[in-house]
Amino acid sequence: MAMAMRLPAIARAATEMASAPVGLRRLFCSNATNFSFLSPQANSETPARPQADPSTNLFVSGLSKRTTSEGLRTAFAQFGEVADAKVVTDRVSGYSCGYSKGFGFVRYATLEDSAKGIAGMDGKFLDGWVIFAEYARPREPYRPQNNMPPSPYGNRY
DNA sequence: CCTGAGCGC
Repeated sequence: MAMAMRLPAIARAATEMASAPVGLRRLFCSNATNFSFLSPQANSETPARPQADPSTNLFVSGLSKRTTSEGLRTAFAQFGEVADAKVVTDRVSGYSCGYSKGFGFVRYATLEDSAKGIAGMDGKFLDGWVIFAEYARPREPYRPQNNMPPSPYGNRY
């Protein structure tokens, strides 16, 4: 009869997990081999958190949901000339009119100002939340839709 | 949508 399918729940779970996608298995298994705390000699430049190269553009996270682009600009303008500041908003209730996603971008006029902006604002409070300021990675390339005009609103970098 | 790590249209 069907006696072979009488497996313990543990065995069935292990069988299913072995055939799961690797992205899902990483949540349960510990296949990682680069445990820096187990290999003290691997101190040489092993960035688990790759920092972006210095730029005039800053990525600011940890923002309050009530912080606006204007509030972001005002806070960072204490440490340099802010060329542009934008809080990323979700598209619930309209384009760029939704609620904040909790992070944003601040572009300074110069590299010196952006460095002072990080030093002055990283780890500080803004609207009751500890925010984190770091150099932003290059923005994902702008891909115009197939039949859309290339730049109706002007692309900023 | 008021959630809490992250990289924008």
